[in-house]
Amino acid sequence: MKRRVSSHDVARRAGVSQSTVSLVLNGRAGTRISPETRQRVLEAAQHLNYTINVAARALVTGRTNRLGVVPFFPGGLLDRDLYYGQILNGITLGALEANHNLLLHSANYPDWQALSGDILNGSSDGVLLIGRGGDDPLTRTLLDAGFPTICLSYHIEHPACFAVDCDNVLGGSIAMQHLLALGHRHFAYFAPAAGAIWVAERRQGAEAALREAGIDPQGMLILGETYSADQERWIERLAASLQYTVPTPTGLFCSEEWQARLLVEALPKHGFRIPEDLSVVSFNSTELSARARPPITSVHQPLIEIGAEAVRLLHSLITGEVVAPGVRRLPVTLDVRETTGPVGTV
Amino acid sequence: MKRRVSSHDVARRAGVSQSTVSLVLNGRAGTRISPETRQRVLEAAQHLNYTINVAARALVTGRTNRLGVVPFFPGGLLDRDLYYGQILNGITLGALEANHNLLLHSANYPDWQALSGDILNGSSDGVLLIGRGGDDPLTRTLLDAGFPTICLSYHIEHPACFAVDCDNVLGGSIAMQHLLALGHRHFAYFAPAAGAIWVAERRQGAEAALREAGIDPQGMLILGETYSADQERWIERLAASLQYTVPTPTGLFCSEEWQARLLVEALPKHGFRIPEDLSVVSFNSTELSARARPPITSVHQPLIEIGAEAVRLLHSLITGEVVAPGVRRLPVTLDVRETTGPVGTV
DNA sequence: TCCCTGTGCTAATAGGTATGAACAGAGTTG
DNA sequence: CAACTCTGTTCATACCTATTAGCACAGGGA
Repeated sequence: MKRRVSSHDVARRAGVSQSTVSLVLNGRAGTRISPETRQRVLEAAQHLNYTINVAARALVTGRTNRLGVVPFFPGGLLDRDLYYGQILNGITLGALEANHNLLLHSANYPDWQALSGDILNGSSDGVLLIGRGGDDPLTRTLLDAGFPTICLSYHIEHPACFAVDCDNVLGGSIAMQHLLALGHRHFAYFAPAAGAIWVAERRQGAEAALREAGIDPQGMLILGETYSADQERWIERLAASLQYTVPTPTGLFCSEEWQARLLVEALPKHGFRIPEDLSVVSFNSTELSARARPPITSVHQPLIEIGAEAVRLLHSLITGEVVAPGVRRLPVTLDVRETTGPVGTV
Repeated sequence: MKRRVSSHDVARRAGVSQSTVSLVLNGRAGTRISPETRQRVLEAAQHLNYTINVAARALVTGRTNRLGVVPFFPGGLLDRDLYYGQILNGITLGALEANHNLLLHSANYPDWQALSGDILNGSSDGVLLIGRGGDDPLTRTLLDAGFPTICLSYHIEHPACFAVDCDNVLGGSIAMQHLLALGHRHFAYFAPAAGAIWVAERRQGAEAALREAGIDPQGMLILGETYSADQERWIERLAASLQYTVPTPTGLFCSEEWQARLLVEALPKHGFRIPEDLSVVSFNSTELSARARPPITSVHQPLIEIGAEAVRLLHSLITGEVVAPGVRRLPVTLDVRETTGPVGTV
């Protein structure tokens, strides 16, 4: 490739100085350029196929017009469910609106220190972190450094933490209220990702709903098995736990969509008819829930909106707009499908 | 945010020159630095939380360690099927391997001139273009400029065009051979995206298979309706076309997965039992096909591999490795599911 | 004549890094 | 002891743009 065309080349061709070229092309208000000069510069730029050098501009302005995105793990796009895909879709739409490009970080996980360096090196104006832990050291490092950072679907305890999430507590309540209204009285909560903040929040909501209904939350069976690579095995163990509990739960709340799908499809082989013996409520309610067999009753969170809103918030931070830190909670709703039914229908 | 720490700051603290810091941190072979000096520099950098300024580095080296990605349209991530998601997953994995970050371009479509500027401005070392037209002016512009460019799932006529795709022709043949083996003799091909290169290639393969079986390809009904926003309507028209054709086709080849799903789910309402009256073969064979009702027989193309391979190829181009232009074709296979059956089972 | 104001443009510089040329010093060779 | 080699380091510069202060000039008022 031949040498790039620079603004000096444009200046020479238009018979003006490089400064003038810059002034014309950036067209800031308050600088006076005669129409003839402007015209000459634009023509020269066009003729030479001039494109600005973003590296040089970034060096001098400190702005890149790029937003960093850190997925919860690489290649996790469609690995298990549509969560990340939907979020990323929302982020894309927000970025389009804000006229920014997206920088997808692909540092080696879980080496957060390297990732932190990769973010703070000036390759973007701010960063969106997706679904990390409630005590994530990467998040803390970035916030401490004063780097514009938005947490999606989680947050950490930090005075400068900005986050966008759904109302997990409400979601837990809604799910449980639905089961209660169907007559269920004995419940189980399946939440393998023990450290995850949303797992705790959803449980909290579920327990609140139980208390409201005059039921002791202590009675809810917590299925805390960690997810094992051996699908058959953990499903089998879960089924056993359900069976050997007295009284056997008839309502199951499952906080992750992909696990709910696996359960709904596998539990019948272990003697649970759904929803006759066991009603199942899940979370997220993407197409994955809608197209499972049977379609899964699920709490819907507006993932695309969350992504778009996070970009808006980040944009505010970057432009120096004054915004109060904290968690923005977007509303959830319940999509009732075919995995829940009245208790004791047989 | 306080002023960034520069390599000069590190140099001062370590008692060496800025050049030395650069030499230590980049550690190129052939430059000699004493172990003590190296140690001092590293400690100083660590202590100051030094991160390199990528804009400055990019300015002087002309390399960014970023790969551009241009989706076929913004927000198209999971809009209709899993194509883009899978491709992007593959690209992500490839980027991780090659230690590059990804720059997702979100310029306003279809303004390819703006997009072209956004790509050529030095924000990435090369670019992956996904599923564009066979005469795409953006692709041509980039290739003419000598910018490292890889086309995914398409290619244009240009001596410097590099592309990665699946073997669409073979895919078309495989699909048709499957239908032929089941005894079908009358076929339809549904391909609304008339301009798309893969539509033509898949048809070509299908027709070749027909010829081989001694059947006149002219007899294949081409359903060329353009996709209309009104789903009900185009499906209805398609059903009518099938019905009024004599002899009525019993084998349908549908070149896009999301359309196949819609058809398979809607055609029974128009009197076509699947597969008893009509066998349907689709393309891509992602989870979308696997989880449709009924699950769709589909030609599988290795989308993740295509993404990863494209990154590898691009990396070769960038590092100046000599590679021959042209289209890399990855193999396809047929996933037989429940939408195809022997002809005349009733 | 001189001063003042405004217009349209330019000169000069900063921003942080990589890199080839140059250099100092110690050791080696003839 | 002069010439030379080798090692480890520094000097100086280029990369390209945005921006600020300031210059030349014209026109107008006193």
